[in-house]
Amino acid sequence: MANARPTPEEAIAALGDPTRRAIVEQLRHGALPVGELAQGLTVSRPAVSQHLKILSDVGLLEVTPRGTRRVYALAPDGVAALRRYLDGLWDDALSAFAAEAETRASGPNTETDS
Amino acid sequence: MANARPTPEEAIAALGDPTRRAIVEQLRHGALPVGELAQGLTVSRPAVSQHLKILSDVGLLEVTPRGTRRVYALAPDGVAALRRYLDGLWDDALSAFAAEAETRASGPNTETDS
DNA sequence: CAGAATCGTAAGTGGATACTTACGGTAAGT
DNA sequence: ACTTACCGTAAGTATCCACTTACGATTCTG
Repeated sequence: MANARPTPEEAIAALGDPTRRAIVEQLRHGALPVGELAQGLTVSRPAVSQHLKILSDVGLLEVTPRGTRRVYALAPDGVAALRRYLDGLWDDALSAFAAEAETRASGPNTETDS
Repeated sequence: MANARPTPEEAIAALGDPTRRAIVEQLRHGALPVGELAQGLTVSRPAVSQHLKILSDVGLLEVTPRGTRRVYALAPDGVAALRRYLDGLWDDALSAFAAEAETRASGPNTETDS
């Protein structure tokens, strides 16, 4: 059950690991089977498999069995969910920033300090 | 030296921790001093301070000393950098996805398998 | 000038997790 | 049918890191 509507938070947590970010970086330019993926990294192939499972579980990767090898690719949906999550953060941050600036400019008297 | 041009990857790694994401979520609605920030969380105040340092080091937060207390707020620049990074990922993922689909549709004969 | 309030840092510990080796399972080739 | 290639999983270990308590520094208050 890798498709249980993973949350963007889980995706971010998954990207917290450097090796997993390296995997994602390799897949930017196109899909790759596990073996070639492992060659471009500094860890063993089983380790790569474990990371691939985690990344798939959070909806960032998709698998396509091709003969005996399994080809992994970035999942546009997962990346899009991440982007939307950060967009929300972005909007709120800008609003809060604007409100803060306004408070410091016009009405810092409500909180009489100094 | 909290402003050594932190990479978006470092920011993502920082957001890998649940407590730090909770901190960011709290700051969505506006800036807060350390004490109030810690009240809304389940960990001790020193723990919050440590997380705040990490988030500041990766460029996601900004500090504003206000008397004896230090007010933390989301740094629009850091959030923007993250967004740009994910936008790039998104674009590449789409390109790779399109290229993959095209290969499977028109020219899967270059790699004569089966 | 005390006293209190707010915060960062140091040191130490427990728990999570990324890694390795070993193994089993499936698909292609001869 | 046997061999080879490619991959996922199991088990075990070592490392990293998030947390707590204790302490010192700085700034407002009476």
